[in-house]
Amino acid sequence: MQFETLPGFREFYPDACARRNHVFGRWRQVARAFNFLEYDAPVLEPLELYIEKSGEEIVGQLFNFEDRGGRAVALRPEMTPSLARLIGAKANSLKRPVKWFNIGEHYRYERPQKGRLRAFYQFNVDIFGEPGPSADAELIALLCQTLQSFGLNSEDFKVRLSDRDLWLLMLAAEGLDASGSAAVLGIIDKLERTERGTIIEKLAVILGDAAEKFLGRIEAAIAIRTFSELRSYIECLPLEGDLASQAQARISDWQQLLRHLEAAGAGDFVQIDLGIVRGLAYYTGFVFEAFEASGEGRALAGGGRYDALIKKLGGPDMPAVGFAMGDVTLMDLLDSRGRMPAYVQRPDFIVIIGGEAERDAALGDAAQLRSVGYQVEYPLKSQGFGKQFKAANQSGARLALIYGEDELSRGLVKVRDLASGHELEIGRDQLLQRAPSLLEGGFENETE
RNA sequence: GUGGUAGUAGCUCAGUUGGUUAGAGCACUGGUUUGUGGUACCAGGGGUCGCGGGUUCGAGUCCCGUUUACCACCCCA
Repeated sequence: MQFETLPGFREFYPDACARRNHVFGRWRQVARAFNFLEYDAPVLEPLELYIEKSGEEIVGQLFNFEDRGGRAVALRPEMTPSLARLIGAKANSLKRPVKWFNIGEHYRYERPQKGRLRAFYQFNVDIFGEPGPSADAELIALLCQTLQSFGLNSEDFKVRLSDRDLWLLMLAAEGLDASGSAAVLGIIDKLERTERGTIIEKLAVILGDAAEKFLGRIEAAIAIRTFSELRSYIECLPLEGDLASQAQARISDWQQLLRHLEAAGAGDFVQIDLGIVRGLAYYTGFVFEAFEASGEGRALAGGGRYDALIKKLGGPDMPAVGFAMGDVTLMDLLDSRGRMPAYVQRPDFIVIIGGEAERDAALGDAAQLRSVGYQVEYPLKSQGFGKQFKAANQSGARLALIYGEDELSRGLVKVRDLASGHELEIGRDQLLQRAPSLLEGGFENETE
């Protein structure tokens, strides 16, 4: 019986594992640089957790089953509900702001295609307890720095920045109520990939004859790229009373956010683009998505503010903002930009053993080097010198340690720099002490 | 869930109008070789030609189904 990997799942042979760990390493490094703390949560959760957040429809997209105890469970398709539970349970004792991150595998039962698999890794970064735009700025800056840490620059990616609060004000100014606004946001979300005629038909259901003119005003808003355009657009909205003061406050939030981003060095990457609203209704304020600079392909990362979600999932009132970055789209981009380093995993030392008589001495020295952290390889079976030297060269090791009858009889080991071919004999008892300088390549001058 | 394209060795591929026992390069293993260089020489292992059915004297090749992958749609937390 020949077994195959399940659709949409990947195997990580050592090369692929090294690539994956490179990505994880950068994610973790940047998150720590911003002083986010790493947490983790179960991979398997009650199905109800996801239904509560996303509705019954989500079940069709999950790996779910009943466990032996009759519980309906699902592999996690995202981290946010678990995180909301963790936060909710300890909200009152956590020092704010709470800045946490996670790197973990997630599972979605969807048709695999470019940039999307059924099992994938996500970098989740969230801030809780800070309602102001400085938290949004912190996260977006972290997002930009993460992508930069892979060697990507403003030619490679952009972060498109939008604001659902602002949309709600704009739609209120159009006279729409909450449900009408939600429906229109759903349409805006799909604007780029829908034909104009279809859009107008859909809008007409909500707005009747005014649909086409209304679409024109939406398009004008989406075309906004600068803060001054945005400010005058907001100031011209026909709003009164409370709504008008909300609009004023929003202008000042935008101003703060953009100033912080500029100051944090993320200014070159951020693009005002109200065309982003993000599919899910739980986002409440600023939302953003990172894309390859041409706008092609799937989003590299996406996130935004979700101030109401913790409470909805049973926690206290707790403002929140977060984003997630997937490994699949990211690695595709890094590959296409030649930014995925070809990691060669190679030992520091490779031991060459003349014969069985010399093996014990060689293994003893190898064990010492290993115990202090050097990467040391030796042949598990007896082989001729010729084969061993060939293997040593192919291994990519820095240095070969040669244990022959002659050397051992004099208490020595021969060290060979496999790159240069230089050789040197040293006392076995000096090996540990001299290992650092030998690896530094500082022994050409000592060559005999 | 819908559609398009594809599937021959671990990898990249060849395989004639349907005709003997399905090939090459790379990789792998062993040897030449118990003292030295990546690309030397020799040998070897490895395939139910994705899977199932059909047509045929005969199928890697033609037909049908199915599965997987890639790509697009739906969806995208």
